[in-house]
Amino acid sequence: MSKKRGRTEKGEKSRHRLMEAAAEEFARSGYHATKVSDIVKAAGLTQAAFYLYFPSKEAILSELVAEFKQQLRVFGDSGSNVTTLAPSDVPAKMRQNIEDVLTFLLKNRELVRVALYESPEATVIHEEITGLIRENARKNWLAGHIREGLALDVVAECIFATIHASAERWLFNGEKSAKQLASEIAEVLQYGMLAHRPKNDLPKA
Amino acid sequence: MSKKRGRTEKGEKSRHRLMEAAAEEFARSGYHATKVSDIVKAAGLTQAAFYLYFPSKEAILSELVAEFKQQLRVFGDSGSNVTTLAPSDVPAKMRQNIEDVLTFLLKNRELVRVALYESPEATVIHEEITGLIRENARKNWLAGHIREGLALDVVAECIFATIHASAERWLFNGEKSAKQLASEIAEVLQYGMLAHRPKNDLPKA
Amino acid sequence: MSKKRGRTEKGEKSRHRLMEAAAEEFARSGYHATKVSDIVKAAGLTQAAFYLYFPSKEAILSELVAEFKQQLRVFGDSGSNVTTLAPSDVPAKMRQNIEDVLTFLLKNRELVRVALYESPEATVIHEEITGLIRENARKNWLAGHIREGLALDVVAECIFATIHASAERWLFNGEKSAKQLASEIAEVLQYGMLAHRPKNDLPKA
Amino acid sequence: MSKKRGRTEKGEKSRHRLMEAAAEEFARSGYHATKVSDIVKAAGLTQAAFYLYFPSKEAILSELVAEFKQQLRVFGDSGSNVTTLAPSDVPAKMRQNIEDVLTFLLKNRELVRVALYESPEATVIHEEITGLIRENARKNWLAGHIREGLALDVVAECIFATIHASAERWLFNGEKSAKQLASEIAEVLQYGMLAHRPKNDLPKA
DNA sequence: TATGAATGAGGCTTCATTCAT
DNA sequence: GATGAATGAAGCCTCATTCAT
Repeated sequence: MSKKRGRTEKGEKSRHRLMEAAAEEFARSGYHATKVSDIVKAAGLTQAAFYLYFPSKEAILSELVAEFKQQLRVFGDSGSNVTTLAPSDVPAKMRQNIEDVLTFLLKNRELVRVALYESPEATVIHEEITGLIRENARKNWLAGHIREGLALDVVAECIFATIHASAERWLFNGEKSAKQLASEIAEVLQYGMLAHRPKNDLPKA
Repeated sequence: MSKKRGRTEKGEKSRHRLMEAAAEEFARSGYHATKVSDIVKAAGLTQAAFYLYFPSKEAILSELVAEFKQQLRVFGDSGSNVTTLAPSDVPAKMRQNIEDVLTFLLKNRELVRVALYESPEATVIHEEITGLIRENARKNWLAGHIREGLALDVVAECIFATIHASAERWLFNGEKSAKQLASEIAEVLQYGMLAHRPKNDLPKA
Repeated sequence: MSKKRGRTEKGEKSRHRLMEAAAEEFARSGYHATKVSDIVKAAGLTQAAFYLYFPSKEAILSELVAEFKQQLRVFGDSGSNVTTLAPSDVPAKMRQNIEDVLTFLLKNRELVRVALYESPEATVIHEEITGLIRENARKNWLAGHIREGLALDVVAECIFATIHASAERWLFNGEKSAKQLASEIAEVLQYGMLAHRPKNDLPKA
Repeated sequence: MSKKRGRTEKGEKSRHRLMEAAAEEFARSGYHATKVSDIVKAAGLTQAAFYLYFPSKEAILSELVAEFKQQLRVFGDSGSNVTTLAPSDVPAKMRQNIEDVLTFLLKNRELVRVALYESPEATVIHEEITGLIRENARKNWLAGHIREGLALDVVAECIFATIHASAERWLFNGEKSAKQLASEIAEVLQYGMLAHRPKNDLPKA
């Protein structure tokens, strides 16, 4: 197979290095504070080379966000159907889900920060993510796994906010493992904080 | 009454307008994307006037953050002692606390964004806030109001992340009231999401 | 005597303080590097007050230069006639002249720097001064006190350059007194540096 | 031959043009009065290009001063040993030395002005130069070429001040040639100004 | 594909000067 | 006579982007 005009292997590699470098720099310092010169320095190229692969600084941001959305879609599709779950399996399943999200965030930590903090679409993306979670929650609710009387949108926000904040705080810097953190988060989210509960709040028969 | 040497009322007013304008612009567009010219335009002054009151763009950011920290301290000090609470009063009290935080965030929405997103101290401030909450949680735990087996730091992160995210999503744009939102959040956080709970998870005698 | 309208005593004092401050600052840091704010700070006034007395920063420089020229005129007029001097008195007289110039420079050190380094007229002033010296030298030459075969303009430049440079180096910082320095300079200028002189260079009969 | 990494010839040329332009502008108008825009205009470049080669306006001043110091060192090293000179050759040698200095100043007239008037190190440089001259004078003194009883530091100051002032006045504008000026200066410095000399001041036997 | 050189546009900051009291 | 507040006009420097090789 002869080298087709256009995409050569070397070029692809350079392009890739630029993407990685940009993700890292944007994540660390933010989009505006990151200079094109920072990116190319980190990628071991010159500024002119940057414009061989991206029409502008904004464009590489868009691509990073697009890549994140792609990853997100892949991850979202891997979601299982919860309908057939036995109630007793629900907690473990949920804990596992949390761990999966944490693992996803860890693997895409730079992209996450870029997409959620630096992108103009940040709000939309946030809503996409919580939307996914809310849908999952709704399915679980339909399956009777989730209590009545909860605002599902708030539930979704609560789940994601907690996971995300915890990841930023303990996962990305290695202070806690995904497994450990998932357990702790699940424990809180599943049964809440209060020690005492009203008389009539007995387990459903 | 008598005009003393030094700062006059007009000057204080200008300075204040600049602070407000900066808070708004920083909150809306971020520190780097905000130009000094934007700030002064919003404040109805010229660029040179800005430097009458602040030595640099960075300095006004610092002052905004300092102001936020001050507000935070005031708010934190207003925290009540929970020790003497009867178990049955805990949920209402907690709901009220959440509402208070939401109200605080609403009143300081620009400062919050500046302090948590735009400041170099963002991480520290975040930890200060969750630290306050964790301490409060610990007191409640000692008083027996909070379940055993929870990681209190995760609990604190969960509480603040949920409140903060919800505020950004529904409070600041008026879609939900602080009262309403507080109820919904409290409902989730207090008893968790799961409909069923393990056999042995009975209310403590 | 009633206070006439216009020049009040207080005003004159302020004006004077500004002149002094400006001279000092200009001398220390140069005209361009000196800010109006520096001057008024040193004078204990506000910037607006500056413009009560001087129409511009340039104007105060001009006034300082004018003042220097005035002092120079006064000093120049005090020059004596050398014609009647006995040859044996010439060296002492010359030494005294040098000391007088040094004393003058010391008393007007700030003005000197301003006039010679910072003024647009610097060149002209320099030439005025060396012109005075050259005239004096010419008189001495006519009186037979000065050797034949010297370029009097070079002599004048030599005298002033030496005095001026020495003043900057040892007089203004107190390392040498005017008297001491005058002796050392006179010794060099009067008989030159060389130890040996050509055979035919005998004292004129 | 082969294009290596790093600085190319074109770049070096631009950088050089900037240095020259800066020297000229600084010499003409002084450091503070010279705008970066003036320099680049004179160099035929844009303002941004300036910062490709120098990190700041101050930096190019430093470089110019450094270059002057380098030239000075080269010039200083070319100084000859005077010890073996016959007394009768001393005057001619000294005249030649003066001419050499004048030629050096003429060739570096811009750098001289920058280094002696515009640099923060001006005083130090001045002392370096007079220091060189004083050392030379001391050697001559040890060799018996210079009269007893002279203050050698004053002698050095006298020599340099005279040469420098004369250069500014007649050499740089072409009114006198280095050769001519050197003669006139030497004549003054070697045997002094006075026509008559004390009885006992006879040529050493 | 990649480079070193160069640029245009614009941001931050300074400073002499004026205004209103 | 003096002040605090305010301004217009720059000047320095940065940075995304383009050019020529």
